[in-house]
Amino acid sequence: MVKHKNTLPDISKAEHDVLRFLWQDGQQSVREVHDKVTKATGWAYTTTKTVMDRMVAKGLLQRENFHGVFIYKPMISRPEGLAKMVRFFTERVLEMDQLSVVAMLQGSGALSPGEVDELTRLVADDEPPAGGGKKGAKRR
Amino acid sequence: MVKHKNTLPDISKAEHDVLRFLWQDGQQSVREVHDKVTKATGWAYTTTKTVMDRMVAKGLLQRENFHGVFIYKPMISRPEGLAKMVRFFTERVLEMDQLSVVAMLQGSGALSPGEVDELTRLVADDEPPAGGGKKGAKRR
DNA sequence: ATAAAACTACTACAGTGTAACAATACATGC
DNA sequence: GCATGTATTGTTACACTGTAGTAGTTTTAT
Repeated sequence: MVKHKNTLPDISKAEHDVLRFLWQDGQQSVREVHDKVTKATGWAYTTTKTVMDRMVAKGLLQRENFHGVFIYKPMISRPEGLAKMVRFFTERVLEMDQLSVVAMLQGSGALSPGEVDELTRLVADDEPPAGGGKKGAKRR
Repeated sequence: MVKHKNTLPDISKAEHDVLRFLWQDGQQSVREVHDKVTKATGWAYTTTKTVMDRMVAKGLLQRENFHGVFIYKPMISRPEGLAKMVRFFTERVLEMDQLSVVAMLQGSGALSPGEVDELTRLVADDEPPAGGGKKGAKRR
């Protein structure tokens, strides 16, 4: 099978902080996300705004004008986001098998069964380029 | 007790990639680290060099001239580095109890018993500032 | 003694973290 | 209906990180 590939942009820490609440409570305005995210990060409102707008530019979020209010919705699912982190964690931090980590996550109860399924599929499917192909190729 | 605090600078992804091999094989030259790290990252030699020098500037590594060769050694232990990530993971990604994650890690066999001990101590001890004190205070 | 190889320092530029400031839109009392 | 406060959006900024090129210096091989 053709492996539909990792077209999703990478997720930075700050971006993850935003996605967290979009995943949790669904699409929201900057204000709504901000009030939650700032409790953990201490961000200024404009910071939340900037991060979210950049995420729209990268295609991580989508923004639409709903009767005069802008609401943002995630274009990536939680398991997709998790998969990226599981990959980093397994390859670089723990150097262990990805599925073991997924299994640990499953045991932890932090994910719904559906999410576990999707995550399992993702880490199995979406193979990292590793080996031969360098992925740090620059555009300069 | 006074809690000797989180004086360790944060560790970025690239920095972690470097630390990984310093933890694994002890103090080394840029060349030695580079040859290993580039297999996973595809970095140019100068990139490895730049990252390592910046880490020295931040106090994450220490460099010393050993008979004409510069060797770099980590100023932070693997459990200390891990603790930061466990904290991030538990607070922001999984929103679960830190010690549960440590327990999972322990079960995974990815850490030596000594490391598990230190890590356990660290996550118990080193409380994140969270709550009231904002930590994003800027210097501008 | 030189040329090649390796290493170090310096510089650069896009991306991320973090935010102030300005312009605009919206509510609201008069 | 309009002036003024209040929230939202857009623009700009600046330090730090990711990633690397280039030029100068030191070491090594011949």
